[in-house]
Amino acid sequence: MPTRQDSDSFGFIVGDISRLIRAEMERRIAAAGLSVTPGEGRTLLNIARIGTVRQNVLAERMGVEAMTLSGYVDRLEQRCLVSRAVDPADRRAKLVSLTSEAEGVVEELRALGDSLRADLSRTMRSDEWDALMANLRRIREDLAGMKCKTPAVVETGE
Amino acid sequence: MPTRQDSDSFGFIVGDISRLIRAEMERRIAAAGLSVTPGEGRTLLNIARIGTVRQNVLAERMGVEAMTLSGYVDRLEQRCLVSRAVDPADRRAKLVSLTSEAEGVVEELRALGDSLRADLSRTMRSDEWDALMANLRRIREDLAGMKCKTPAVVETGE
DNA sequence: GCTGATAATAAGCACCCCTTACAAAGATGC
DNA sequence: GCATCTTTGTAAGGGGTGCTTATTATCAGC
Repeated sequence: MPTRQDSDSFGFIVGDISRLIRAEMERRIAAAGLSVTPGEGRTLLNIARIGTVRQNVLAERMGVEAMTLSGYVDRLEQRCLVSRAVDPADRRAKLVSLTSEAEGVVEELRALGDSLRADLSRTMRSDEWDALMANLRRIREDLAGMKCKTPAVVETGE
Repeated sequence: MPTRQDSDSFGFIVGDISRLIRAEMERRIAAAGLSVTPGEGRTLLNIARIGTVRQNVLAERMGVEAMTLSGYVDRLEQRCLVSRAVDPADRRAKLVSLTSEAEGVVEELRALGDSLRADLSRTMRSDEWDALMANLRRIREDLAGMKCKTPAVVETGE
């Protein structure tokens, strides 16, 4: 079995990668003339995938608390990238959708993400990459299960 | 080739995993009666690995700026888990070491990390895990190279 | 001795979260 | 119909993880 250092290493490596990806994406986003924070970007991409959605559902999909999501949506709404509307089926709830202005931004974010992914998988065979992704997804699922939250978290970003 | 969704997915997945690991470790750390933040924990484990070290070297190893590291060390010093001493070879520099009190904390952190790693790799064969780790390490190296920093970042946590 | 670089820290800030609390709306049971 | 509990989104407040610019003291090289 791996030495005990592996216990540090997985968490450290994933943390490092996460931080480095974030920094790299921020650089590419800035270079592309966008000014979207990572959280906002994530929110946009998730709405793009899901379509018009309630805030609470979106928060759950993204694995963050309602308050956190509300802050992201606030800032995106101010930038006219998303719009909020009361859900006619339940007046407590708000529906969030992308504006037409957001479409270009979303496309750019996707392209940047594509580019980075291509850079990172450049030296890997397709099946290797698929295995890596499958393993990471399972690990994420395991971790989400530890939290005893609903499995909706598993589907975040997919 | 993978669909464009993969570009979102890798970054998202790693980010999710990073966040979930952090949350899970915080839960386990709190349950163990420790009260160490992730950054502080990382700092302790890195010092434990490296031994007495200059702050600037430690910061570089951990992939953070000097100021960030200084803050971590401040808090750990206040908790009597690390001690600072002027480096006799260069009075600008400070050497940081673990105190004897930190030893138990470090052991606990390692045990918690071991436990989590075991939980996560439970369903994977050893060679699968090794392949995953090797791929993640290479990806981290690629990302670090994009940043055009010194390769010392590659060695962080190892 | 002078110049440029380095190490650590002060000050300030952004971002990403979270918690507690609350008001409005909805669901449920009697 | 009413009381009670739950849900949704937000106000207020705060912690952690970073970073940048600036500064001081020290060091290295010429």
